[in-house]
Amino acid sequence: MENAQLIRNQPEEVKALQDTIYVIGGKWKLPIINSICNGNKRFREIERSIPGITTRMLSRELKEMEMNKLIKRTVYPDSPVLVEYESTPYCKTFGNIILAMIEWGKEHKKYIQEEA
Amino acid sequence: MENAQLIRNQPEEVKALQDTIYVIGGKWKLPIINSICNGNKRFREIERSIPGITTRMLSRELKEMEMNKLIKRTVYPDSPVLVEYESTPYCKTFGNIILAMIEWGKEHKKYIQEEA
DNA sequence: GTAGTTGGTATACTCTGTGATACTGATTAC
DNA sequence: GTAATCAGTATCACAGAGTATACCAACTAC
Repeated sequence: MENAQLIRNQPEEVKALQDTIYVIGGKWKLPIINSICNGNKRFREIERSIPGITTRMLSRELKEMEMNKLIKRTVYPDSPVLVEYESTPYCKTFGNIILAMIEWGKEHKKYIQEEA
Repeated sequence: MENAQLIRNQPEEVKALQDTIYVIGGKWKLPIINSICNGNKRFREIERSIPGITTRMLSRELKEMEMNKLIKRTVYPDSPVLVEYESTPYCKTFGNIILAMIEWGKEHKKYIQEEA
């Protein structure tokens, strides 16, 4: 019925793709991961590094990502309380995806500019 | 103020990332692109290849992606009308992202299974 | 004093992405 | 006849993603 020779293990790949989309879907998770991986540690620092995000969304996403072990939150309870976020090794496995997407975004910009 | 030596061109990268998310965001665009790039051409064929998608979502996404020149729609108006979708070269530039995400999804599955 | 920073929470609201279901007209297969 | 396939469209409905805005307590700087 199908051209079996063309087809890789499609169902498995589709599922893997959908799983990934489920974990990093939405507008903010990848930018947050990227920001933290780039060295931003403090809440306001991360916030400032991502244009358009609100404290509420950042707060929510950070919580969710902490639960999913993508990031680690550390509180230093010295006189002015200090909070730091770090990426876990697991989080860093998104590196390739993020790089590929940044690359695509840059190419896309060129493409749009050439068209106009 | 900042450790300039650590930082790449962050603002530009964040924007590129956000642009990409804007274009391929949502639950279905990447699975659809992947399906078409894997050789599926007909509406029902694509539909069957993506578990969980409804005709409505597929229809909407295909339209949007056609407008964005990511895919090409061809109608062969012979006795039973035939419609075929193809990926454009531009669409194929998502290849790396999709592969990276499939890879991540597979690793993620292992990771989950080891934990449990 | 006043203004600003930090790390958030609270409340209210919008909106759109997604889902569920049914249906169409043409055609083919039994 | 009946059922099925093809390529979709039409409605309705909803959760939850995302936005806007204000606010808090503790602290620093001027």
